Amino acid sequence: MNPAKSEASVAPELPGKPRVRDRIFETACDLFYRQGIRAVGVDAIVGEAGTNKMSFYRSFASKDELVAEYLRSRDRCFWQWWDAVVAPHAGNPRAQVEAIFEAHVNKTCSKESRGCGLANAAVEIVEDEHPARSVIVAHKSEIRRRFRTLAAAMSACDPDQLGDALMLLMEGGYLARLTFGQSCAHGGPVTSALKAARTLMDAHQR
Amino acid sequence: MNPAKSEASVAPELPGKPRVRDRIFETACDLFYRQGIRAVGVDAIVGEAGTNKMSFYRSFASKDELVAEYLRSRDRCFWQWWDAVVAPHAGNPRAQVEAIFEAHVNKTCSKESRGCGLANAAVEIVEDEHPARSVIVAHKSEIRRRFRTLAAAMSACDPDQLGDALMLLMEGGYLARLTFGQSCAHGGPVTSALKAARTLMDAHQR
DNA sequence: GCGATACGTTACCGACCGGTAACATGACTG
DNA sequence: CAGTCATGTTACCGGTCGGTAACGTATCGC
Repeated sequence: MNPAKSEASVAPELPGKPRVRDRIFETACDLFYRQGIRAVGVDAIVGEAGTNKMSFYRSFASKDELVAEYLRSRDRCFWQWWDAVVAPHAGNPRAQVEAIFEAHVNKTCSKESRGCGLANAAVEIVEDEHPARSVIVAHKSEIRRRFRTLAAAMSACDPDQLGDALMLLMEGGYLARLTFGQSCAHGGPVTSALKAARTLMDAHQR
Repeated sequence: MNPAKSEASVAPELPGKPRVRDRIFETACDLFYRQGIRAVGVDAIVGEAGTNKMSFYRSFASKDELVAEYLRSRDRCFWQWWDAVVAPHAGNPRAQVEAIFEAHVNKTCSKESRGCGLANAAVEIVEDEHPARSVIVAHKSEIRRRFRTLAAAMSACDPDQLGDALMLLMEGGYLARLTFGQSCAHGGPVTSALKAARTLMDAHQR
């Protein structure tokens, strides 16, 4: 009992960082992504996390603020994924884009995927003053910027045009995943994104 | 007073078709599209329509059923739009696709646009058994089929691939419109869709 | 006048929404 | 031992959710 006890109490992971807040946060992220933001209430979150509402509001100012933090988390996770996919092809922007699209197709067609959490939030959240909105536009603006930068690096004849087209292909895949379920995995429209990206890059590089 | 009275009572427009149901339906369509499905309650609909909840449930079996009918309406409206855009270029599939994308960019960048109501519903609705789901997949399947048919008609080297790519470009524009507001109108990513479609068709036709 | 049809009004249902007050408990630290 | 801090418990707030019951009324065609 003693070792288990010390493991849970003395040093969880970081000093001053207990477990309940993180449990609530991870549960909320999971539910928000799978069921949607509006569809998941605070009661459902704390119930699934095995705690209560008071502990929730001791850790988060409001549900809206939690939503914003959920999206910030997905944003960080996304760029972590992006950088990892791109790293092996440093110095070869064309190969980087191809790797991104290949990984994107695999990820988006996976069983657990529900598209892009930030894009989904953009659909659900209409209020301009919602704290999540700035997170969403910042995320998508950065995607656009990176695709344009990559297009310029591969000396495309019209890099901005190519970059935007690549972005549209990617975003379209997210929606296609949601409309057609996982059937997009085998010959579904999402799988065409990689070839389409190649075709576009070919045309811009000749 | 007499002419106004007769106009409202004798023959509204069609025999047996009163006005309240239509008023509720049009109000609901407007609210659903602008604010989202989950964000709009039955009370808000009947309030905006100037009626009451009982009249609502005398005309519609449930809110879910109304949502399905809202999407069916948007589906019909979409194909009406599509056919009208395509008609002037009968026999020229390439020109038809270009016309579709030009009209799509204009429509999607307009001030009132909130992207595609059916795609938004695909994001909001997670339940498989929801009566709206079948409407959504049928709509998007038909879009896919038409793009593939058009690609085949312009004798593309890989018509299915080209058709799916065109669909992804279109869907991506819907999401981009929601993430970036109306700023997508002037040099935003949505405006690149037409040129990207041209580039893809060029590559598949050489 | 008659019933039928369409619509409005009021009140209500149980469930859930986001959010809060007051209080108890347990563990770790000084 | 005392204090503090994170957590749990219970109860509650006003409001909204989708949906229903009962009843009143106005206008039809017959």
